[in-house]
Amino acid sequence: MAALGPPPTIALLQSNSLTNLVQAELERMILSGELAPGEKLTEMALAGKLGVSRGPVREAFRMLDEAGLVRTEKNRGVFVRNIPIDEAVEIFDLRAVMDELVGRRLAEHITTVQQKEINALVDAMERAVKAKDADNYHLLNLKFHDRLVEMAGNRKLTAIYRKLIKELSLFRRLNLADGWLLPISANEHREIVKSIAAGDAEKAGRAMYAHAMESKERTIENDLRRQSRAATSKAAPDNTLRGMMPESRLRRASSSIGLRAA
Amino acid sequence: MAALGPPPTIALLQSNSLTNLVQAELERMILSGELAPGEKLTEMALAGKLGVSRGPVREAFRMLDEAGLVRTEKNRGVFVRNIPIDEAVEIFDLRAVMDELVGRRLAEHITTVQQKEINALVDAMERAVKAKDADNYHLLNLKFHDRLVEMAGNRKLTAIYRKLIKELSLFRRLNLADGWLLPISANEHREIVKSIAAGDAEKAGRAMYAHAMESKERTIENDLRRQSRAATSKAAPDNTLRGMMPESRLRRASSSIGLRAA
DNA sequence: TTTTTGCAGATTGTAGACAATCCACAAAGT
DNA sequence: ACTTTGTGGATTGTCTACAATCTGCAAAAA
Repeated sequence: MAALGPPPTIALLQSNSLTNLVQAELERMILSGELAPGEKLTEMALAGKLGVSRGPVREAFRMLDEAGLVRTEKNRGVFVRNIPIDEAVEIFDLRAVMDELVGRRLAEHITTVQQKEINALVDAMERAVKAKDADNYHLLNLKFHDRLVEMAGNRKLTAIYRKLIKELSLFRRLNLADGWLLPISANEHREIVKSIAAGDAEKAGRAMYAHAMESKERTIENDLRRQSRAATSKAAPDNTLRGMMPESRLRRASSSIGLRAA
Repeated sequence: MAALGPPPTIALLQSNSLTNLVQAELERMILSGELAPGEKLTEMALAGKLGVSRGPVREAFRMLDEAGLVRTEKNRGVFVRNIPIDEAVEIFDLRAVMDELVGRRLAEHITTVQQKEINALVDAMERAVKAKDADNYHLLNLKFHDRLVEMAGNRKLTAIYRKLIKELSLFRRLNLADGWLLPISANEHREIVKSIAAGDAEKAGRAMYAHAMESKERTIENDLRRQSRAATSKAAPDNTLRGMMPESRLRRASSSIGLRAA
């Protein structure tokens, strides 16, 4: 029996419900920034846009909510989540120990083939730095870390790591990759690869941890700088917050105390 | 303004949709074992049992799926997930580094009040050991680690840690808390508390990590022992697998190749 | 006997309808 | 002016109905 499995088109229909497709599409739109943090997602509008009914859209909402990409307020709607700096910091700390585990495991298990692949990525990143191509560098950097995690061989770790990365991408202030700090990050990558290749688990773990924490520090500094910049130029207020958190909710909440007195 | 917030009953209605209630109830039933791993969850049946329509049940399914507590097969239904030993091991490794982070942070930040609370929990566990009360010990142990994580002050870490614990509880073989290994675990707890109180971040981290890994090793050994036991007594086959993975699926999959030939 | 084929019942996937709630704005009262 | 109170339109929450798919069994074929 040559059980090749069903042909691709059939496999697609077998595994993909509308809910899954909607979920994937919404996730893509959110991660690409097409749907910005704080933006309200209206069931009917999205259902119409995607050509489905509200049911699958609602189910996709529940998945995205559980995944931390949107936030649901009862009777008010679903909003693309906005990750505050506090939470971003927490995620960085968490990612750091996960990366530490990755470093330890890789130093023990990595193959020469894998080493070549990783080295190629680091090379490509250095080329991107020289070319001052921040976008490409950012993509390669994501790929680099994602591959390292994947190679560590812990699927649960990989899944959670990716979830955290997705959430981090909702931390708006991260997007502007101020190009001048790229070379620093690139050097750290060489260090990581070297200690992994040397098979020194503890050293590789520390290198990964340190790298993640540096990344965290850079992000915080970047955020502070950005905040002060925004405070300086009050003349041109930041409009991106529009529709992000309808403060009328607070009004309603406090006024509802009236029910108690009545 | 004494903004006390809305009275409890109103707050309940404000925040709890049927979907949320169904999700919480299903989660409770799953974690309590009322719904066993592998068991099929039928929309209509559950909807009827809970007195709601299928919509909220389906939405709750999507949440539980994303949370890793159930598994969805298109056009076939939703099943309580069964965590295999491989995945349990992965979760243990992940939890170990998270606990390591907890130890480091706590050694830096813990207050005397928190130390008292933790000490009380360890005391209670030792009493449970002396009384050979495995159930209570198990509950206290969960509480102990949960409080430690919570005290570390990283909400994301806490959330993911709890998610992992929930998934681990679906690892069937874990349930039988073979009482004889309790004292060992209890001693390790004292060690952890001591190094945290000493303010030695690295030592506390290592202690937590080691403790988690010991727990992993004990679980693996326990599983091996259980497997060999099951293999010995083939006369009384294990019925708990019934309805867990309808193998007729394989039949259908291979026969679907026929479509290709046709 | 063994395998294949074709229903019949049950279950899931999706759509649409109705009820409950919210929001913005206008009108009335203080 | 400022707060309170209605009211209309829009959106979400929930339910019910219908279509698509699956499972199991029985009848037919080999």
